[in-house]
Amino acid sequence: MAVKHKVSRRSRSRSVGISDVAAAAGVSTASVSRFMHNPMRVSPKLRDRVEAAIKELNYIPHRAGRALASRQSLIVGAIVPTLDNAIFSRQVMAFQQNLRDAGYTLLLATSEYNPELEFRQARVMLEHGVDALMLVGQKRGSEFYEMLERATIPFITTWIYNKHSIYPCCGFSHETAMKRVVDYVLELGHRNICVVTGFANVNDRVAARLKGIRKALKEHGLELQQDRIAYSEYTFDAGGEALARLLEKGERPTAILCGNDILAGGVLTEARKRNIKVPEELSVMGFGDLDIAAQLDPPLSTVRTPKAEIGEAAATYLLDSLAGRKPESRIEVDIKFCWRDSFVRASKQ
Amino acid sequence: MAVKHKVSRRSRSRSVGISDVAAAAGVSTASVSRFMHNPMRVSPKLRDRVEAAIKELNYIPHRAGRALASRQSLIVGAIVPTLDNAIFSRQVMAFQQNLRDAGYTLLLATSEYNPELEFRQARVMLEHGVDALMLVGQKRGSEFYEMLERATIPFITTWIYNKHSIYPCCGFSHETAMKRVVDYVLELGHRNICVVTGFANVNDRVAARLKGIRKALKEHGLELQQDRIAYSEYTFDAGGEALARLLEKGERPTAILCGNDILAGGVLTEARKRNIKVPEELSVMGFGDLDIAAQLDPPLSTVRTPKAEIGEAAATYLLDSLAGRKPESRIEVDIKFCWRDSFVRASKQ
DNA sequence: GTGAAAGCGCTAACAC
DNA sequence: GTGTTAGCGCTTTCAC
Repeated sequence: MAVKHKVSRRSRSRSVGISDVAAAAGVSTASVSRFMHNPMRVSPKLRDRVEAAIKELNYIPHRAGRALASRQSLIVGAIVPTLDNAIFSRQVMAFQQNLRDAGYTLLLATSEYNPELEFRQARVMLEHGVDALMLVGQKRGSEFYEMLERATIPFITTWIYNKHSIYPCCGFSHETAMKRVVDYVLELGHRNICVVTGFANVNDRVAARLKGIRKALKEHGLELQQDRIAYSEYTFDAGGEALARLLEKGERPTAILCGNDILAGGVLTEARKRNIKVPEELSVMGFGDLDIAAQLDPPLSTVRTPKAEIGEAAATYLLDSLAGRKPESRIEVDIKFCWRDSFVRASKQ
Repeated sequence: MAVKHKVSRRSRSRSVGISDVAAAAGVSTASVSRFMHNPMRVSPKLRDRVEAAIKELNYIPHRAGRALASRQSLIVGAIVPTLDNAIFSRQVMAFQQNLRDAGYTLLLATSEYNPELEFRQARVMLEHGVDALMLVGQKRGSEFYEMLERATIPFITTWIYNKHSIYPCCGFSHETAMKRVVDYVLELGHRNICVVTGFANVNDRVAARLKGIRKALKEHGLELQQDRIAYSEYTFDAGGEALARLLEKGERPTAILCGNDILAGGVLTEARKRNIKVPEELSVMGFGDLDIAAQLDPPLSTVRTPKAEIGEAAATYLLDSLAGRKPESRIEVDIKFCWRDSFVRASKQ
């Protein structure tokens, strides 16, 4: 007598729908629909009756029906690598706030820096009929972009800027940013430079930063040897370990450039542990300017990136596109170099 | 000849639907639907043809249709106060990952600690037909819970635990946590204690923590005067300012208990600025154990809260409910006290 | 195992 | 200004 105790199809007991409201108010569903979208489009008396019926019945319109009929879901999707990194959580938050103010809701997924996962999630979002989509970075297979194109919804890639980008983008040039950083670092007299960075293979921003670093060095006849780079996860501990590996491998650098502030924080802690004075013996640079950067000891030099602004600009672009306006689709945001105590002129060596 | 250049109703040019696939494969839509949900329920030859047709046409099923017909959206909602606080972003991330692995997608909104905004967003989520909902805290008007009840979807409140909670919850007792902290702090000889906290009126966790503090003090015949409390936003700077206000108002405390680690970080920085030695002259305690806590100078004593675990447990509870199982609905998670360098025995005074 | 057909809740022409 | 009606894309009985 095995009872089939399967999924309890929540029967939602025939919830109240637009026709119930229409009946209660003695009008047509069309009028209820009109009232919902613009109360001014129906006569005052009808308006009152519908309003009363809605309140009376606790009517909550079902957007799946609306989506089907009107061909817009009022949902916008976003896929970011992780929320564990404050740059993305801030971006997402600003994005969501702007969407919400325009009547849209956010469908959110994380890719965990996994291209396949990102693809699958994007597909699911299209199935859900998102009206638009925000992505991070541009490095992905052509099937991905083809899928997007077929869906004919506006989308935007973030944390990337390139005047000649094939796709809409909103961000800044990581390459230029690091080029400028290194130009200055060289000016400060540093010649022995190490890099602690995330993994470049899955992250085009990382790759671009490395490119900028190499470019600046090259202009000075220098090169970034492989053993001067430590790849690392984005955690404090991993940052510290990266420094340890670097120190084992060769001569102690006078400057370390980190892929983000977390990594730099780890480097700072590890340096302290090893009794290496920052900045006297070692200058450290972060990237991102998280809130903690200024709180670290010593306060961290870093590159300020406008996280919320990117989220907001992305939302604005998508919203404008959705509204039929033709917004500028290559959006550059400003970054700022924050020179704090952790980075100084190279000591005479 | 004023052209009405209104919203470009993205005509989505009659995208390919299930009937197109059915036609291409020479089968009924029912069979395509069966294939989509469980390929083993159709014959091998039919299976191949449908599969081919789907690939051929790049068919992407439209979940709004499915939602309407099957009465489940496969969407779960979450409303958190903010993503700017790492405790919530971690929780949300873990929540989302668990949902995703079960085939659900996350609809996310932030309330910005604004009850009205939270209510509106919850309503929108119900309109979108979320199958379940995750919330933070329990303090909200009865209309809110009535609305939820009417929707007859499972929901859970997080960061709260109470054996006798009326609603499903997942978290720990903030009151007990701080009671225990203060018990120990008193044991360490501190008598002059100040509190830097978030705003209690909109946040039941803050209120519970204060209650716990007062309870412990009372048992020792002590009281927490109003001028020993500084209410503050959750930013480093505001934390520092809170300390400044406290110091202006009265005798310098030997210990400061902070509502979270960010606040504590601000206190640490402000203390350094004022040349107050931590922990020799002032002991500081955080709450939450963010990753930065251990990196601060000195390393911060704090209470470790299992952020990801709460997100995961919430997801598991909702998923189990959705699957018709009857999971335990009052879930307590463990916290841990982390005593690091920022907090020591009260110096003989 | 498979197909026909009746909706799910809503919007959008179109007619009045 | 208001109602009628034909779908939107899918699932799900119910026959066969």
